[in-house]
Amino acid sequence: MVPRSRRLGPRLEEVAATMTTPQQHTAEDAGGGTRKKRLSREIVLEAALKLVDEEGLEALTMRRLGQALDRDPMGLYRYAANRAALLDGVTELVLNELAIFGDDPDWQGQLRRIAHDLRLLALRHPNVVPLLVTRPLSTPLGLRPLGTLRPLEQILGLLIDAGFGASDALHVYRAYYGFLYGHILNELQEFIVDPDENEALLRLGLHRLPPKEFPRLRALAPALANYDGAKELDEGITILLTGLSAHLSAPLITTGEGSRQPG
Amino acid sequence: MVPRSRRLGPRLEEVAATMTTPQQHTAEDAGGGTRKKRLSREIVLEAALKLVDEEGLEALTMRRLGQALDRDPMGLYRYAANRAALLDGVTELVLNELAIFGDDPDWQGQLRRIAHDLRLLALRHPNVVPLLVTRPLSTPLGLRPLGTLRPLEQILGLLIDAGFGASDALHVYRAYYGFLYGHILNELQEFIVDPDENEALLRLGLHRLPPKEFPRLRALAPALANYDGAKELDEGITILLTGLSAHLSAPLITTGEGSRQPG
DNA sequence: CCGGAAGTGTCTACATTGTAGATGTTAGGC
DNA sequence: GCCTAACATCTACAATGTAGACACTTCCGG
Repeated sequence: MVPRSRRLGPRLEEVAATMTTPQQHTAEDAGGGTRKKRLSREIVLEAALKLVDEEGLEALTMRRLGQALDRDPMGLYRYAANRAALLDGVTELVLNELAIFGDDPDWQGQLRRIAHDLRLLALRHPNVVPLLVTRPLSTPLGLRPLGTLRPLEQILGLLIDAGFGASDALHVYRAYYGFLYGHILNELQEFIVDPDENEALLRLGLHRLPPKEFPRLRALAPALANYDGAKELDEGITILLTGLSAHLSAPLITTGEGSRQPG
Repeated sequence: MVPRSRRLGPRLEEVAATMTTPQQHTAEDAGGGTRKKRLSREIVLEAALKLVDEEGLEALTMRRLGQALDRDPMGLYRYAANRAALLDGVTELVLNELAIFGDDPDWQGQLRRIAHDLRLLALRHPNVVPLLVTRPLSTPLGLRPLGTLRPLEQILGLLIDAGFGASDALHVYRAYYGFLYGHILNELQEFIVDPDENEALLRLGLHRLPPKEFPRLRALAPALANYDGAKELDEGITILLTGLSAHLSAPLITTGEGSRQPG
């Protein structure tokens, strides 16, 4: 079974020719007689992502990652210059899961869909979100990994194709992505624990607050407990688009109602 | 993580063994001649904040902070249980700089002002922003430092006083704060370097992008260079408020199930 | 066939981190 | 005076990122 075409770069066929044991087990158990497969940047990054997903950001150490790949930690430096680069690689990998199609004339629908996709992406990799929002802060825009910039470019394309001027497109993008990131942060802040124990723990926590100082917050406990992220996001996007339409003389559809409900 | 500032001699132990004299009053005593003032949590946190502001997040180590305060690093654990608590304390300290007045009937104006205040706060402490957005992700809402929750409570109060229902206030808060945080992240991402070299560096960086893959981004270099954060934020808030007002006439959050009454 | 060369993997070493635990030092009440 | 408790400092240790040396694999030109 060959699950992935790994384009290692040069001379793939020779590698395949000399390789006697393709042995493509996902390197889970380091125990038995599994042959060591050839590493690649992708494999390393995927292992790193898996580690982060399962055990959190601080579990991603070189030693731990090396152990997960059954390799010497030092060898990883061939695929990422240092730990920071590794983190960048992980964010890039995650962002690559996001698909953006530029040819759709219904740009509002597109923005809505992308927002939900990105939200789901964040929920799928909550531990990566700090990287998503933090890493760009320490890297000037021009020097970021390409995968990080691709959504920006694609959404700009989407907007420009929809008739926006370049500069307006940038503004719309900023408002849109700003809100989107903000929402994701918001939602993840309220999420964290699984919804079951969420409520109990929330009440417990809120109960600790001094009643005189935090009356409304305490009163809102039930409302806080039933948080519907998708709906909240959808309505936020609607608000944003409505507001946009009032401020731009651009092809905007007036949504009298009919905010769709995502499955 | 540069092993840079090692200004101690090679044989540290011998030095320490021969001279058991107390610390010899290194620099940092600009206060006023008192040899060792009594510490307090506030003093420690302020020193920590100063360190972060001046040298970045990773410069805030226990040893470094102890040195800045001319104290043994271990002694700091009396004022913060561990490093994470120290970070929480710093974010709390920063958020305390934000003033919110609940009695103003012009809630839109208030929200606008607070947004600008928070923006300036972020620009004043850019290195703390990662903490601001990241720390809450690892702490359930009910267990956060009180200072962190106070803005939430106060803005809720502001909105409720303005006539919103409790649940609606929460939704408005979320949209508002989400957008606000998103904007701050956006702006800081494009900021980072000082504006002078920003443009050159930006062009340089953008020039690196493959033209076929990033045509719009490259074309937008000049627009990217003159970024006016305050204006961008203000327009964003306007858009948001416009959108909000369009949805407020109709009930803001309407679904069949009663979000009004928990039972 | 070889023998160097370049790439790849592994081991050791070191500076630096957070922090537990022991040890010294001081202040206050009897 | 002494006892207790708080406070301050020191030592120690495990874990981290990563430099540098070493070994093995694979290749290519002779």
